[in-house]
Amino acid sequence: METRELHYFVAVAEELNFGRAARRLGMAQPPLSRAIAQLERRLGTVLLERDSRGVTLTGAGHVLLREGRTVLAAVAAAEARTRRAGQPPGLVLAAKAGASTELLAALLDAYAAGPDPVPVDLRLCRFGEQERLLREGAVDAALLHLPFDSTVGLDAEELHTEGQVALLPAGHPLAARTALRLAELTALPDLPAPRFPRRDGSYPDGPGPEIRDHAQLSELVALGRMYAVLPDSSRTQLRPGVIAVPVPDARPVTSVLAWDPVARSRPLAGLVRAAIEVFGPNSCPSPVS
Amino acid sequence: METRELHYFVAVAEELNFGRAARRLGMAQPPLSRAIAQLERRLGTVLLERDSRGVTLTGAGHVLLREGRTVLAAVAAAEARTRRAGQPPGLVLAAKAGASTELLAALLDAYAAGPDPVPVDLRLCRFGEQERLLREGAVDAALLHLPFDSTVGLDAEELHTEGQVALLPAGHPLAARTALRLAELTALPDLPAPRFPRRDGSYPDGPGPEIRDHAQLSELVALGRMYAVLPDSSRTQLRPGVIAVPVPDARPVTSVLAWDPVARSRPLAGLVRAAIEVFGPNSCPSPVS
DNA sequence: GCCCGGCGATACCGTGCGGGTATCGCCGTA
DNA sequence: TACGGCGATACCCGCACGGTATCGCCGGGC
Repeated sequence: METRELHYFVAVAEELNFGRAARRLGMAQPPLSRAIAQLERRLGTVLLERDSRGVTLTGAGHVLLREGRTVLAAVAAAEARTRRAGQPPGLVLAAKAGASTELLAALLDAYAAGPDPVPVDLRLCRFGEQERLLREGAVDAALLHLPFDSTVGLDAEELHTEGQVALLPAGHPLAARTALRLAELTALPDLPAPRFPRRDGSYPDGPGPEIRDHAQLSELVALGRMYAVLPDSSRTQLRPGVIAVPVPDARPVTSVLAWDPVARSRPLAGLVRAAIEVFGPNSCPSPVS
Repeated sequence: METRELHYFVAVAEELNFGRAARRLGMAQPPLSRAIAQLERRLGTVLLERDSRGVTLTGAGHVLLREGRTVLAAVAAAEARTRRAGQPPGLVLAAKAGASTELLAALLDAYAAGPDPVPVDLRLCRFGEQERLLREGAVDAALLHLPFDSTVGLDAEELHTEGQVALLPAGHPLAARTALRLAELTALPDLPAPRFPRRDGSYPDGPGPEIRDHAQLSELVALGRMYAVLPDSSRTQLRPGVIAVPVPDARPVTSVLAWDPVARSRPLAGLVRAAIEVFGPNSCPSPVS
């Protein structure tokens, strides 16, 4: 099975329409039909049920769609990692823009002070983007925040766990409180919750605004368009007009340094060592399920 | 990057010789040289350092070798799983031949008694083979034994933990004891330890015989050619001439039902449910590191 | 010192396959 | 009944992949 064939199949399986898939792939429809037919012949399995008004997946087709996506992701990651391994040495670290700034600074300082450090390139991301970059092999490591990000299939080192605070516009009645419960926030009729991107980048439905990054988030809170619940450490960068109120019953947030278990390298090992030195050895080999 | 190119590169990187790699791939050397050169051009990275008497890997080459192997394994698994998904439904379960027989029977009975069971094909394996079959996608699930097998990158459900016994030929001086320490066994001058296959199928060096399966193992013990340390449950199938003596300080062995986290299917979910019902919910999402 | 053998690279050639266009057969619908 | 959209088929072309022959380089043995 060639990756080209997998690309073709995934496109057709996602579009459920040969014509659209062919356009998306930048090719004509007939060779695509032939390629899929040949793939089915080689696998000895029908992948698609065709009828004159479209295509549906068979059981085997569902399996190959799922497996094929992971294979293509692995191929892309292999390419990216190889390409970067050929460049002058240097680590690329992904982090949410505007989050865990002190923690990041401490980590980078410790690494730079360690034995033979290499330059670290910081890649500041929109919400949820770091995890994708890490899985794609575009970065060597990422600063993730549990339980928002997932470390499934990654190795990770716990750095820090903290409670959460609610961010409210300064004038809001609840902004004067010394503590809040989550239920009080979700019950607010005037302030919706922000909508954070899902794993695939899409947004859930709902009344609140779609959030891409930290700057946009605090601006929307200041404008009275929503509330937000964020880790304690975000208090250090509150913009005027936004008040932080502790929310003791919100799930604590753990910052972890995550990396691909397959992608070991000497500089990466140094970064992990620095993380352990600074934040203590709370290694958290992440569950797969 | 096409899987064909990856196959080529892995072959060359493993052989460190274009001619041998070409022979292994069943092709001539010149097109192989060209294909690798083209791969390097496309990746924009030198993968191999050539000189007139062979080839060495660059840093990027090492990375691509590691990543490429995992990609090729994933591709092979995807093919196998898709092919099997196209066959009439049925689960394939891999288990060490002659190990955990009662446990296996209990699991299969419980599954067959559950809601809409499908036929279960039992694939009895040589030592260490189940894990490979599972990772290759040739089976849906496997009965593994920790700490001998590894569940890294797999999902697993703990079924049962037990101590170990030493198997000794009937006439041996230690066979009369009621318990043994590991050190007493390894110190034996007359009986070597068996050599079990490593993860890649090769065998470590040493004096003992190379072990492939359970039958061969107990025969060799009966013949006085070695001792062995096995889980308690192997006592139920002792052949005449073999005595089992508890070894309290041997690491306990845990039998787990393992499956690929990516390969979810309804029948597999049923099997896992049956395992949880029979053996209690000791789910052990396995560490990745 | 020379020659030989083994290495990877290069030159050149044929062909099979991947991709193109044109068209068909089928079906739902206006 | 005619049309439009679907996937399949027919046919053609070009190129990239694989083959053979050969080169340039180097190290070792006689």
